[in-house]
Amino acid sequence: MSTEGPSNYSSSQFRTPDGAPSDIVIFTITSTEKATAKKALPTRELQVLLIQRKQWPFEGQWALPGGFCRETESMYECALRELREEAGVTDMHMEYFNVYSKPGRDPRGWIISHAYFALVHEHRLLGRRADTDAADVRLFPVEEALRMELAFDHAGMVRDALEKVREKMLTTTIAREFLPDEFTISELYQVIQTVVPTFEERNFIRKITSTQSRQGIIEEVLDHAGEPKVSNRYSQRAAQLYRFTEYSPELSIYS
Amino acid sequence: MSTEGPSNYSSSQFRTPDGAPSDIVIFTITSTEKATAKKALPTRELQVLLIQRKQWPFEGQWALPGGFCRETESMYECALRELREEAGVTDMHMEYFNVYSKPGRDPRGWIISHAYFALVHEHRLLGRRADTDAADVRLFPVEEALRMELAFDHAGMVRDALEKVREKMLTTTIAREFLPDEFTISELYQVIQTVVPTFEERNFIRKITSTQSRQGIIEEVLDHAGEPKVSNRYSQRAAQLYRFTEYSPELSIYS
DNA sequence: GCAATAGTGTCTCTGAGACACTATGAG
DNA sequence: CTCATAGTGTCTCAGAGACACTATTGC
Repeated sequence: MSTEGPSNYSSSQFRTPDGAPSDIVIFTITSTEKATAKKALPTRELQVLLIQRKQWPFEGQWALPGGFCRETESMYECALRELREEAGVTDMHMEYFNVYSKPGRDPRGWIISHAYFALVHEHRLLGRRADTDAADVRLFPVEEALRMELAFDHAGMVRDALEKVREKMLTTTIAREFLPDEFTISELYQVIQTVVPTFEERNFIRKITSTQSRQGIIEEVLDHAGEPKVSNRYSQRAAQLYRFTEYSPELSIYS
Repeated sequence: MSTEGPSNYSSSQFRTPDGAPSDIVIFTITSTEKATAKKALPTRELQVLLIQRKQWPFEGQWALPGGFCRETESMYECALRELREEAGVTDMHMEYFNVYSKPGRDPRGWIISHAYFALVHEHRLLGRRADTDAADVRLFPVEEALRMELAFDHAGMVRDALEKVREKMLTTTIAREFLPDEFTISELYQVIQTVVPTFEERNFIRKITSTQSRQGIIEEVLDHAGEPKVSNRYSQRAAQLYRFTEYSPELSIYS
């Protein structure tokens, strides 16, 4: 297998892995309009995309999308490819978060899996889910997915991914991945709460808009005339629109 | 290689990786007493442990300690074993931080490396470094290591590990890994600054000891009589000793 | 006294947190 | 007039940040 070099190189005398796949935990937030005729904020729910396996092992069970890495690609490229092939998604936020290598985790042999999480805007998923039959690939509410018996050690991956995404939701600006470019404060607040149910800030609008130390995370959107741009999609009283800036604050427990 | 299952399982028709090693970036902080006869804080420096390679590839060049994973162990166990075998270190803080899988990164073949960083107290390293000849395993100041041409893509690993450790130094209580159980505020401040040179807080002692929102990270040490325990190791005026608690604050950019 | 570390006093101004209040406009 | 969303007014008290000041004690 070695491409070149002295013959005394000896790694080939040991057993080598039978595969190095990537598995991707794809999160999206679905919005459903409330039944009332009046303008109102939608109900949002955090969902995970799962695929029903068609072959051994774990045939018929739900699992994360993913697949084996090729020698010509990096692990990140592999995850991107699987995301495109299995879920039809491109151009999303994707991050590596852990390796799963416990002996015996895969009945097919010695297989070391690399787990990514991806955050996809609902519209991007909806577009493609019409293409294929939705019978074997579905969105599940996270709470439901956490209770399911998934293939391999995928249940642990979903749990770990969720923990990581919750942490990142509060410490970085990944909330932007679930929002349109221009959004209202209520939408942002809703998205944060959808991912982190325990999040509660009564004076949220003041902290995010007027606190000096946080200034710069988001900024007001102005229209072509230079006037503040507002939206009345969710309410009678029009709400100011904001967008994320490039700035991301550095947090510290010591300052 | 598959241990069981139907023969139509087909992963073996693809090429499999030639190895899945772990590499460990071992950080320590060295303390050297100042030359002045008077009591003073030591000079501290962040160091990285490197090993000089004895065989192809990159023979003679400096590299990170590490080695191939076995089928009977998890990647974390592999890193622990390499740490013990190559650097003689046990019982340290170790964290996984990234996978390196770019095709061609290792001339021996298709080798996907898993990078860990470890934080070790100086005393633990000193104990073992007397055992072996120090010619082929040495500590380098980080700044120097960053300028060296290391084997494989290890230079990138050192850079990434340092970035990660700097972030974690400010957002978690890993400073404890470089400190004795009981320490003074000055020692803590010095350790933070050694890892993150840009860190500066003029009123550090007040924030860490009297700010309500940070209360609970550290606590005063009391002696057997219940009186505050102090140390005059570094100064004429005795300083209060503190210890870390189990508490770790949750940071957020939104609250 | 000096040097080096360890702290305190005191000032200003920002901001956190609570809660009542006003604003908007379709149904 | 109601309802849901979108804000503002106003109060208190914590705490950030700056900088001068005191405390300790071997040399």
